[in-house]
Amino acid sequence: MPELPEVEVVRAGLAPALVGARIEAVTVLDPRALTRHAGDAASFERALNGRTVSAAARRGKFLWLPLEPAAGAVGESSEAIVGHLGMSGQMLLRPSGAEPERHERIRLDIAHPAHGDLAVVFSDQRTFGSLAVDQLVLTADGAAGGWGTDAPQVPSQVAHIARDPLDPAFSDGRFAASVRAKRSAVKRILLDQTVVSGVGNIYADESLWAARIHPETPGSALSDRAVNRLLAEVRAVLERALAEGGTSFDSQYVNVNGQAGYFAHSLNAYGRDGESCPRCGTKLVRESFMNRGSHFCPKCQRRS
DNA sequence: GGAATAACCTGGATGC
DNA sequence: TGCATCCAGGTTATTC
Repeated sequence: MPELPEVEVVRAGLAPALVGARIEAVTVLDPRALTRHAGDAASFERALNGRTVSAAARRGKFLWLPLEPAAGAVGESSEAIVGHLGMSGQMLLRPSGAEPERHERIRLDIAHPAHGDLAVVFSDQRTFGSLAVDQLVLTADGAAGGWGTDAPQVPSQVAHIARDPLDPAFSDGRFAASVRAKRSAVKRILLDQTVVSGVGNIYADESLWAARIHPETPGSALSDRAVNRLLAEVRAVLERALAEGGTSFDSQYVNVNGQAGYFAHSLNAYGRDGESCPRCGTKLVRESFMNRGSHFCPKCQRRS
């Protein structure tokens, strides 16, 4: 599933082809892919036709593509295409005129001064992902909005999302204070994108396993040392996954060229229930938690 | 206001 | 073989 490493791989893959490209045509094949867009498909198409992409940015699992001012507009543009891949969304770069993908929802035909004509295809099996045209707003802390941009701006619908742990402006102290102020299970806190962004079910399980913390430990029961250890493991897991191109299951996640990542082979806990813990040899278990699976070692990660 | 839960959605896997 | 059911999980609206 697309979490921070997967979305970052997509952002980095899109940037060279999209930054500086002009949008020549927009085709919305399924309006359900516009659930985050305030208007209809026609307004989405009108807002993008003829616009030029100025950057490819990301915060947590959200991507956005700031746009240069529309022809005839006065002053700086404050609009961007904002996207979320949901559970099965893909952003694919294809040759211009390529055959439609099986779950293609939206296609942008672009012209890049160096790379020529290309198609940007938003494909999504489960339709939890979506694109939108959104207004950019100033960041609350004045720092850059996220990876891939120096501008202190984020789309309005991303403003409530916390910075991710790989963001230079992420505050370790604020994160620790938030965790320790909550009685909720620490895994629930890790999945709360207003506390820390970019972490989903896979990397939450992996980080908690690495930090030897039971997923249902209340945040308020963790010591400062434990919270710092957990944050360090979150960062380490995300960085390793990023280096390996992300985690792919059943082709649910691929990069812009349709290639899978390799981190699934490096998982220690997620999806390995019934197998031996790589650390102590105890059989890993899976429990239902928040309508999803929670994978952990009952010996290394004792319930407190 | 914080915390927990339901709903959204599709296709692969599984069971009968 | 074909049909029904279960399962995966990110975000948000709703409920407690």
